[in-house]
Amino acid sequence: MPQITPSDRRGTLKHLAEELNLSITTVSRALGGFDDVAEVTRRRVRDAANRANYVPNAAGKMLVTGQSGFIGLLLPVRDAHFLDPFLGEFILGLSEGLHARGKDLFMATAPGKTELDVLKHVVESGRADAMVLMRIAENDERVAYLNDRGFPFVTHGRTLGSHLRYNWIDTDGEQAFAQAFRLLHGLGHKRMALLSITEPMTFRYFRERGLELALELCSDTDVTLSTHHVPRFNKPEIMSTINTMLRAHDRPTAVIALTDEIALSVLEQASKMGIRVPEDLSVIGFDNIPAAEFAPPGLTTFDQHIRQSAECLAVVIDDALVGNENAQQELVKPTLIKRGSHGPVPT
Amino acid sequence: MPQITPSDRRGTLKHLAEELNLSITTVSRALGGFDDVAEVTRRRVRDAANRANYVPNAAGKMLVTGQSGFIGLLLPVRDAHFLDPFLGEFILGLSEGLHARGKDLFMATAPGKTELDVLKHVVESGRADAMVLMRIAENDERVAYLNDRGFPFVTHGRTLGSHLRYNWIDTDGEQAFAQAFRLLHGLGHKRMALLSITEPMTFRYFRERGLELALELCSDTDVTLSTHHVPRFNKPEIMSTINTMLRAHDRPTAVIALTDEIALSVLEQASKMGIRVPEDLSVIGFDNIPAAEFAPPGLTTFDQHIRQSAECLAVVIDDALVGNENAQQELVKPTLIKRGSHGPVPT
DNA sequence: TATCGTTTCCGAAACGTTTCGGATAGATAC
DNA sequence: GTATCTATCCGAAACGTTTCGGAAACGATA
Repeated sequence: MPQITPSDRRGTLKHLAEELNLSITTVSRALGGFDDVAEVTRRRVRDAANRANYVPNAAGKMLVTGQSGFIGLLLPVRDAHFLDPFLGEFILGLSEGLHARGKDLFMATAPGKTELDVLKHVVESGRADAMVLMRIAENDERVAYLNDRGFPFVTHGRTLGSHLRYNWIDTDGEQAFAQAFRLLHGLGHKRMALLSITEPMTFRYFRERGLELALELCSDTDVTLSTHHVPRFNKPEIMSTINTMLRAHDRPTAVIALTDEIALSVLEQASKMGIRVPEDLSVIGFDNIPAAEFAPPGLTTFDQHIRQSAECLAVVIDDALVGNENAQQELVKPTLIKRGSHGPVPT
Repeated sequence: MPQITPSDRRGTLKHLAEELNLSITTVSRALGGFDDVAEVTRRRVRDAANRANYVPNAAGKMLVTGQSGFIGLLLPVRDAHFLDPFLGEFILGLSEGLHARGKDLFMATAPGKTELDVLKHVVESGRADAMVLMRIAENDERVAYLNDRGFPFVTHGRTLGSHLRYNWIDTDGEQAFAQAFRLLHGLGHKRMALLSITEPMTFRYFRERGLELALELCSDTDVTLSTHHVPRFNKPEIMSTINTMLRAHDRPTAVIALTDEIALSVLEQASKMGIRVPEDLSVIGFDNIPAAEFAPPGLTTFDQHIRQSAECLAVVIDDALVGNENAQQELVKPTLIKRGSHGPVPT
């Protein structure tokens, strides 16, 4: 009965080699599937490895290969509340997609430090083979840094301007908002409002543009579109903006909100003011958060397929790591979810 | 094997040592803050390190210290949908808490393999210094394994039975459900129903027990409590159970649901059947998911302070890693969120 | 018999860090 | 003058893995 001290690591190549009277090299190559080791030997090694529950030490491997097997996700820290399961879904999809490709996901957070500092630290320490960035701003310093540094990365969202070529995946907000416009216009709406955000996120730009282009494209010159900007995470100010908007004598008959959270605020305010949805006012959001289903009369919105996007990110990362140099850029089409909050223009 | 990153690592102790005409040892100890290095030298080293943007290589450190600096979170994979931001909040809180203590969080997923296999792999590979487990079952093999193996871990939730002593944090569902009972009983309700789940999760046990104990404790013998069990993630079956329950001639005047998702289903079904909430029926849930606020008339429920719990987990882990041997066990009190779905018993 | 190829194995170096056990030199004590 | 102490520095080993460049044994070929 061999004594087993829990302190000393038993399962290393060295131990296996000693037990089998082989060299470390041979054990390593046997397990690695190289063809310069006899079949009989390989079987002996495999059996011993299984018996000993051998798993290669991550640090040793990492040191010599220069690859950690980890992909870092730079977590946003500023907005304290998530009304939506976005982050959870995103992480789950990404993690599973990466795991299927032999990679693991880790969270890089930045409490205290700036995101850029955290990014640099992770990159320089070699803890990640590649990085994933989300919530991309129109002019994002993190993207610029990684691009300069030549470090592999993928973003969910994209920067504005085409001078940087890098891997990104984004939801096609432009197309979605054009579709929203056509839907409302088809129902006879002439006075529309767009509730956008003040933050310089790229998705704001594309969603606004989708609406504006659709407006230009339609020959109807009677249609007017007024755009309001609200700070994304400031509920009181959002409510007050909506309030004044709905109180105007020429208030819009249809409101398109940049996000579901804002759209839900519109529903709330309308309800308070006795404005019926959709009879008096049509509302369309974007994101399809769970609350959109429960808030009466059901919010018409767009689903952006977070999970699939996240898995797609995993594929792009894997591609980049095996040496694909071309920047991959993918636009995911959101799906219109029709619920009760839109209808014909009031007469 | 081709080095993917074109960045040949320049910033190592060796490079710094060469540049400064010092030994690797001295550079290492200067940066490490040891007192056997002259102040002048330390400053020289620090300056050079800053200039070179030096960050210690994770693999090298890991190999020699035996610590990866990573804490692993074993992600559940089976339930495909999260109606709630639980996971996102949890990960965010945990990640920030750990980061503040110099640790990083990584996701261990198990698509294909069993959670236990993933756990073993992570533990044996040395990629994690400690593990975090969630969604603990009454009799959890993962807990048993880690306990046997002597590997540091903390769970969110706990197993049943007290033969294992380990670190856990849990929300006090027992106390909360007792409170829910007293609230409803105080409003005159006599016929109550509990909608529980079929899965053998420990939180089910405690929530049910809280209700039952409160029932025993109250001297009122007129109160009846009927318990129904539904599969947690099977919406159709949940709806059908609720349907028959509400259709009975002696249907309950108050329903307590194990989770908000189930409670929302009750609201939905009641609305379909023309049963008014709270006039004809009181409903109380648990979790305080965002949809609870939006579903009319607003679901009365309990908030379980996910974020704080997660940060508390980080503290416990840190404690365990610095050598605290005593098992730490913490019960977090949920907060009752009163909304519109409960009221006096109908006359 | 000498040469060549194959098959199978192995020694040793390398990755970057930490740390143990000195080593050196100058100052102090006897 | 010798011995002891302190302040400062360094060589070398160790962590566990991968891989380069052989080496040994053996049969086949010339």
